[in-house]
Amino acid sequence: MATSKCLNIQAIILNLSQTLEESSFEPALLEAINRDGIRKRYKADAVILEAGTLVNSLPLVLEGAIRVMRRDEEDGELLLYYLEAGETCAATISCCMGNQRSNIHAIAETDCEVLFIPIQRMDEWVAKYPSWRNFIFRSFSERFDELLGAVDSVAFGGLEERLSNLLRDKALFHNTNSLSITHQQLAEELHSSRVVISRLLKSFEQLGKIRIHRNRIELLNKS
DNA sequence: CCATTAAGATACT
DNA sequence: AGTATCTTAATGG
Repeated sequence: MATSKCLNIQAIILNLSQTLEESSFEPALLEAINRDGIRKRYKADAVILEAGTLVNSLPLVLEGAIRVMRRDEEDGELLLYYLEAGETCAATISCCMGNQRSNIHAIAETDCEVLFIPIQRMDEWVAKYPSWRNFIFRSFSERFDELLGAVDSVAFGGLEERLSNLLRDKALFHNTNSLSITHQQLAEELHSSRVVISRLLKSFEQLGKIRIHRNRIELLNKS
């Protein structure tokens, strides 16, 4: 069974680099990824990376979605951005470069599969393979842009917009319009409070955007 | 049944 | 928008 997994990975990575449209990875790089990458599976809601951990490898999402959160001392959490298949984590790249402990934590949003590239390899490849360097830089800048988006939606107080974006994203990642989530959980991800989220959800419901059930929010197809 | 907990309501900041 | 408090409703023993 281990062998079939190994054969499989080449196909997955190939597929991945094709979906990345621009110059796909060189065959030599694909081989290297195949050889040195460590694949792991996670169930939904599993903790993938705890804050404070020393990071020694770069995660590359093969399948599923991961949410990257920032935790404030004791009380608060805040969603920074999501990682989808084919993406890698900017915060981790920055940790790797400074050889620092993780300042974020990562949770599996859905069941997912992640490929970990040891940090020495990832350094090596940046020098060796243009497509890899390209991939890292591009990914870094994309994540950075998402972060800026998160920052100014927080700064400019658009909680209503943040909530509806969150619902849209979750519907996308879970591939359903029926989200099993509590108002409390939503509040935590947005670093808000349950009552406020309930109020907003109720207003969404009155606008005919959603329907509220216990432990479940149904998205109706109106933007 | 009862205990637990999600969610609604109200009022104040 | 956020907090505090109380009430109501759903769920699972």
